[in-house]
Amino acid sequence: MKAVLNDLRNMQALRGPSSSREYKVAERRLFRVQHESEIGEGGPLTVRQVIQLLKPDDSVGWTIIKQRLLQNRVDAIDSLSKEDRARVMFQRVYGIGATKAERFVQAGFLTLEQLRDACLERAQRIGLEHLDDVECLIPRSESEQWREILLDVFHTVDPQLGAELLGSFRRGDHYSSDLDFVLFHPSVVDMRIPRPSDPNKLDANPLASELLTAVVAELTRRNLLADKLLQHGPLAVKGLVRLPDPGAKARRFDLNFAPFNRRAFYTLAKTGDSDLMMHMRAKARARGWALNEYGIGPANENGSAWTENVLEATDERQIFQFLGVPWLEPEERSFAIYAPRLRITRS
DNA sequence: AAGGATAAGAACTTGG
DNA sequence: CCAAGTTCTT
DNA sequence: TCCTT
Ligand SMILES: [Mn+2]
Ligand SMILES: [Mn+2]
Repeated sequence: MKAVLNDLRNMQALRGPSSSREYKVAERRLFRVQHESEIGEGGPLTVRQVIQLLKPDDSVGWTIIKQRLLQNRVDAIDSLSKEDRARVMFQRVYGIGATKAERFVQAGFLTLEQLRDACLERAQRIGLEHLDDVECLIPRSESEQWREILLDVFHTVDPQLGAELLGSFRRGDHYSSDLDFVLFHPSVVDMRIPRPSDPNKLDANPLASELLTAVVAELTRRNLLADKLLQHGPLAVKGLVRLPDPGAKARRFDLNFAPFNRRAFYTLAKTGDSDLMMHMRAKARARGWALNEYGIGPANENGSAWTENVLEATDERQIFQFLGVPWLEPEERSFAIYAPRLRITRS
């Protein structure tokens, strides 16, 4: 099972974001088996369990299992040259994409072991260090723990600081790859504010930045961070947290600050899934609008809706209605459910 | 009739 | 400082 | 399947 999950992760890296959806689905369905055997439930893995988890329509999942079990070989991966295999492996490390993977291969690195000796950026070093932990999916029960902990952290920093856990957690998935927190504060209404000395330049809202920094300080004080941060900007933070339990895994988390009066747009954007966001934004664009996490408005030359919002949405439903997309509950926002309903055909 | 649809933004690195 | 390129996020 | 060429 470990080998099969590894194959599915390699296939995701190999195929890229556009055509790896089915491999991701299969990984999420099968991860449950490994997780339950790790925590001592479920006993030995049976064919019946796999048949229950993997639906008949999951052809790519079945193909990988068949090849790995019967031949101990997956054609798409094992037929690659050692250089191509290295490119695929390297892209599984946080901070290494196609370009930088290629650069490392050109520099002569062929395995993750060798990559440890390469000159890595800070985030890449952290990504390599915690690769195994980060690839493990987060069971919903642990996400719920983190929601309690982080909401308390935010409240400690400022009682007016509100937050929600979005992404796959809000979509109701049983397992998540990371924890997507969105933060909001009644005094943070605009994310970009004109600079007093030069009103043409926009600076990030200083209160949002201060609150975000204070949250990081509180996470540090409580010893919840598993490593240095991957990113720390004025509006967004990416990093790794770990529960104080022995054997706990490092988990990827994101903090994103949302403008208080645009929470409906922000909630929609960060709930996803990403395919649905692309679809809705494409639909907006086809109608001459530009939709992003801050609103919807006439597209400027930059293609952004920053200038002015034309829909004062207080609820996600208003955005669906505006675009003529049938309403989807958060739990319905996965490609397999809405694709037939919205008549999207995409390989 | 055939054929193409598929977004937008934050943060970092590097080079001037 | 600024712009381009890269990566990551839904 | 739907809109554009
Ligand atoms: Mn997520
Ligand atoms: Mn995330």
